[in-house]
Amino acid sequence: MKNKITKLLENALNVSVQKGQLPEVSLPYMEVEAPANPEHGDYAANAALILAAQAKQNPRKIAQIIQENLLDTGSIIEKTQIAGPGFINFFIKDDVWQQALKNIDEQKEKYGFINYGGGKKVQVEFVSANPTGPLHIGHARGAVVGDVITNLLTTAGYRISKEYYINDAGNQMNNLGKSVLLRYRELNGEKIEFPVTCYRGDYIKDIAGDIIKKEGDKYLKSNEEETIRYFTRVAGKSILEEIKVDLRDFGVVFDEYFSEKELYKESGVTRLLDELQTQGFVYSDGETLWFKTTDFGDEKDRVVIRKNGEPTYFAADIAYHQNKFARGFEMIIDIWGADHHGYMPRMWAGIQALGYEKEALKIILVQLVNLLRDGVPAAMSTRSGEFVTLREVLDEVGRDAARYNFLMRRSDSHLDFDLELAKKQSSENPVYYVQYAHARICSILKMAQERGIAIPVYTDTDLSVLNEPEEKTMIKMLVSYPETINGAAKSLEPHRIPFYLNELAGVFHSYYNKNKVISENDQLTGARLFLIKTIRIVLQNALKILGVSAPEKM
RNA sequence: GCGCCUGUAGCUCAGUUGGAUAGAGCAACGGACUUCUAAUCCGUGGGCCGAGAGUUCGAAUCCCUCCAGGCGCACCA
Repeated sequence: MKNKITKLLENALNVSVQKGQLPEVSLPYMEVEAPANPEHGDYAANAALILAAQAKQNPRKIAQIIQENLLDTGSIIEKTQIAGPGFINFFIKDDVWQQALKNIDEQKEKYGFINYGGGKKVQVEFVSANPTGPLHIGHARGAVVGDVITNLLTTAGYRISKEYYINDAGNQMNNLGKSVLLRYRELNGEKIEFPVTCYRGDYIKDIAGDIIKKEGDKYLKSNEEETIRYFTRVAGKSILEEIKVDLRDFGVVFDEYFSEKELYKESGVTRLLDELQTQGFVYSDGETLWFKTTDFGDEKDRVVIRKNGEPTYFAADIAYHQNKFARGFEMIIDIWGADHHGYMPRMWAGIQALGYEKEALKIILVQLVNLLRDGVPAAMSTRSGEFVTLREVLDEVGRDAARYNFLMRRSDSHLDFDLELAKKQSSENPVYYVQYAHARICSILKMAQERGIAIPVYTDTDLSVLNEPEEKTMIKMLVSYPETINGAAKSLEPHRIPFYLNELAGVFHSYYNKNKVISENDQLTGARLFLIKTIRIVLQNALKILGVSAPEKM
């Protein structure tokens, strides 16, 4: 609908210029939006205001010229008016709205799918926690944001692949193996000192216990280095499996798991460094190898090969991103914890050195979750083993409520997650507000069926009887749903969907309390049943993007 | 010290990329179940949009300077 208005305006503008009523102007982009005040029409355009400076004319006069040259080819406009400093307000004909409702009913679960992405191949990498411990609540936020962004982009017409980068190389993993060995010795009766660098969670003991059950105490006497390597492998695998299960139960399923270790095995890192060398982006100071990230705006150069001859994490990460592009993705989205923000310039430097545009890599920062218990900050540390796991949140708060909680806020805003509060408020959580609206609609439709009232189809429903203000508001909201998808996808801001849903549910609840859907008036009943059917379609489609269920009964 | 993020109602946050009179939820107070589900609705109060200057027809939104909080500033990941 918005697009149609924009087209009309563009045409009118061209005509005005051709007629010589307006000087040659370039229009940056005009805005067509639904004004807050219904007196200002269904849509309002600020074109004349933007043009005023360029055309050096009174904005109201420009608006008048545009208005005179509007050619309503599709016959959708009831009337237009010029208001305020020079807004052009559009009033849409009723039957156009009715036609739009029919369209929703026909498209059903396809409604809201748009072609904004044009089938572009996009990869989204998220969570990517190293498998040294179970996922905790901090990872949960990134997981949901990533998952919903992929759903959103799929709806907006992109071809998406979801990927988890497994940081299974490096010191942290070595510490994991060491930690298991220490617990292994302890369980075999040795007295041990636990260093601060090691992981203390109970899951380490469980893994050590499993090894004893299967293989006994034979590793007490074997070569320590080899044992640590073996224990690292066993523990990493077991923890990763657990992570996958937790994620699946949280509604997050990846298309690919990409191992850092594999990257080394197939010498992807070496190849990358060679390539950078040939391009002249690296230099040696005799002991270490540096990458000239400052050539691309980073504040200092970065080490890629350490004094001890091993590549840095950064080196592997560039190789990984090169690999992503090599797989044919046109756009790459990384979702990181906000504490990694200082890492952005060097990552962009990396891909630019490889010849890719900076814009091809989008990085979304998700602020860390500040975990509270009854208002008191709770310590969060994988190493010390003091943390609230994703599993606990799932069990205590529930999947729908937990997901919705994370999705309601902009990803880059700080978030306090109070466990006790989340549990206590669970019945007043906004997610239930939306789900309840859905359940109510289902209940009405069921009632209609029980009373033998046919669920209406468009052809024999006269929608012109829908004249309540809430009815008009809801119809407009339903029609604007694809625009919400578009905006959220364009800006990569999933929180817009819950806000849209809350508003739609709000109008519906208010409407429900004022009006009966099923009444003596057959014609009105039919029209209203049709309307709530389309509301249900939009609620279902939007909740599906969020990965939140749409219950029929509550 | 340098960089990034945040500052909007008592609390938690939106604000359609510069638009018309700044919104919602919680909390407080007062009302609504003989009804298609009261996990709902209706009403009331609540604001120097952190502060100051600037840009223009128009600023919560953009520029600059401060203030406060968070996070970074590794040959860790």
